[in-house]
Amino acid sequence: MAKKRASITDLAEQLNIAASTVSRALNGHSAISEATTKRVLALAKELGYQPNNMAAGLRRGRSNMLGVVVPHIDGNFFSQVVKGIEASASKAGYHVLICQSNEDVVHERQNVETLLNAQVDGILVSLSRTTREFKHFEKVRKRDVPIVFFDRILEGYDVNAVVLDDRAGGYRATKHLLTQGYQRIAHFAGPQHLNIYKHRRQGYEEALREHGLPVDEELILFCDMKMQDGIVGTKQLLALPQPPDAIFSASDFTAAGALQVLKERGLQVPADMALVGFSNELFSRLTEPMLTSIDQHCEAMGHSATRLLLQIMKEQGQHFAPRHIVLQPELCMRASSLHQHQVELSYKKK
Amino acid sequence: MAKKRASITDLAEQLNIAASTVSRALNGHSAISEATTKRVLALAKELGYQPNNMAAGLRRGRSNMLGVVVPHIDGNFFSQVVKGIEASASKAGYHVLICQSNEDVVHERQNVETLLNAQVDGILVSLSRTTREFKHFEKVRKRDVPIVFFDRILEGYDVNAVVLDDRAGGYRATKHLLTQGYQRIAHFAGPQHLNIYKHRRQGYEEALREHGLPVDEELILFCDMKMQDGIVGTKQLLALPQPPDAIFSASDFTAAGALQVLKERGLQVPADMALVGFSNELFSRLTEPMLTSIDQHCEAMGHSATRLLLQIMKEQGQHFAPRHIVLQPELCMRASSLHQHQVELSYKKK
DNA sequence: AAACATTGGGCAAAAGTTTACGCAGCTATT
DNA sequence: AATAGCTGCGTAAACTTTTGCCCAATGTTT
Repeated sequence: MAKKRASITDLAEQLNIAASTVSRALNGHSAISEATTKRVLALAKELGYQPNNMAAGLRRGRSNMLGVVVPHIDGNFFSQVVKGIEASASKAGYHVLICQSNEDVVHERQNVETLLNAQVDGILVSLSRTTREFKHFEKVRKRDVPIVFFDRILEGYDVNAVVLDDRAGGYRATKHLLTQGYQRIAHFAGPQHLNIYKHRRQGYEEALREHGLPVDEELILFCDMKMQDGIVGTKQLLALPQPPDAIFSASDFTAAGALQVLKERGLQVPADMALVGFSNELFSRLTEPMLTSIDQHCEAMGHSATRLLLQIMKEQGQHFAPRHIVLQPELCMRASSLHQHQVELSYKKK
Repeated sequence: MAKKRASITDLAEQLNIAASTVSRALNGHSAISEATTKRVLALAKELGYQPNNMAAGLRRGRSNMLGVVVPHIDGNFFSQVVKGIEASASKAGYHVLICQSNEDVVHERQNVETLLNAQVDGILVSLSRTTREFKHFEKVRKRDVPIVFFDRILEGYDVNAVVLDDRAGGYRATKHLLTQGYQRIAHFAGPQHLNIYKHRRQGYEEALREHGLPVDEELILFCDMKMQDGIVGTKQLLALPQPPDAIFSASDFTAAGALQVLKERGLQVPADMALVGFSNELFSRLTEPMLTSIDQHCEAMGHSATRLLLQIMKEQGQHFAPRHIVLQPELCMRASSLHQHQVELSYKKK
């Protein structure tokens, strides 16, 4: 059955005018008399005319699509960022094409190729964990396709990016623990070639130094940020001659692992050991005690990155200096790091 | 700078052959001599030729894109389904266009329009919570665009769908509680116009009846499945003259709310009250005690729905009877519903 | 009255690909 | 020797929209 879609020329024929006139009337372009415009719009509505995007795209060289490459789309952080991206993009009349790199730089390269191939008008990328170089983005630059990186970036390259102030996040988390009176604070650190984990650690160290405390290498455990790593790491910390009295974990998952071990050992949180995580995962309000964490404003990051991309697309050709937007994280204090009498101070309703 | 992309005609000119020959050589289509094909491929590689998808799409009337409409893309369930969809689609050479309805039927209607407009070759939809009729999908049928619904569907319409056997899920959860010796089992039920919640309740009632127990209306609480609803509902249940000894919640969130209240009141889980949730959210392994739940195999659902859609697309024109694929949920027994000496039996590593 | 500007809209090319059709030139069959 | 069939490739149309250019008609100025 499949009714043939009405095309611009169909309208033109029925109205005895030229297709170009119809096109201009529909786009409110050049000066077309109001009478003609009205006739065109009326018939368009009657026939249920829908512009053919591919034809328009072909002609204009634009597709009205934005491409997004994320390490994976499940999980709290990226799904929320993508939510923000989709919302902003669709408001601006753009579609969103989503690819997952699966934390694999090879996939990432393919994804980028794929998106260029699909002729997206702009690209948003958060790097995979295994990405250590930038070659595969050269083509993007050569094709002059605007690109904005978010959250995970490679340092030393001048690119447009929206990132979180992870250093401030690490600093605030640690400072909070210090303010609460904890003195020997351990840190679960992630892969240091990723800006985000490096900065969280730097913020941690900065807070310690500012407080006149030494940075004890023994208390910094590098791992992959899985829950299991938190379990192993915590056992390791507890086996130290002088165990810490608090842990600042660069991920809520490792913090959850820690919590589990501590409970098993009959240790009280936060009395015997305080915990602060990072990311403000959904479950951080569901643990017992509730987990203090750093909120990343994921959705805002999606919006921000999209806005930046759209702006750069508008400026095409003018090539301003790459811009960095830095978002501020927020400390969500909860029971896992608060001394007894205090309650949850910053309750962020989602 | 923006290097002009090499087109098929550029190749043709340089090789002194017709564009059509190049096209056929690239697509390995009709009989083109091996020698010519090789020459074409060589030059294509040299010039970095990338086919122009919009032109091809325009000509063929296909876009190589699948559209997806979900209520929202954050949260455990949908982000995982989408992950599955994206993976399957990209393996088959399709891109994925994602829209969020924000649980709003008005948005949903727009999303569908938008996708038709973008000329997607097929559509995957999970209905918004506020969708109670099907009008906005008529256009899809008229245009003969294949469509597959997943998880949330409207009953009484003959459509292609991939759903979970929610009834079996509800049945197994309740049966499990009964097997564990619980006798008075309450149920947090979701909006009943949605198939998923209705079926979960039906499964619950079926298990009760099968066990010779009455269905006590007093013990079934209808709500919106937020954590807050679980908190309110549990208080209500505890205030009954004869409170239940177990709750089967149609969502992990309400179950988490329940858990919180029970702890506050000093009640033991599962000794005083057992809990079973639904969805196997990430956090269900992080609560104390760990929450028994029903896993929905979200990613598998994404794969399954995509496969079905692709198959229907292949059969275009032949119009077979609508197909329903029913996936089986899995009970993940954990401490919140197991009598003391038992441990987690089915540990599903994610 | 002639020159000019403005308005409204048509013509045709262009974007890059696919494909039905056809045409040579050759081999094989009758 | 004539017909048929195959191989390899070219021609041209088609898909739909946009846009630079042009033209006619009307209105305005000198």
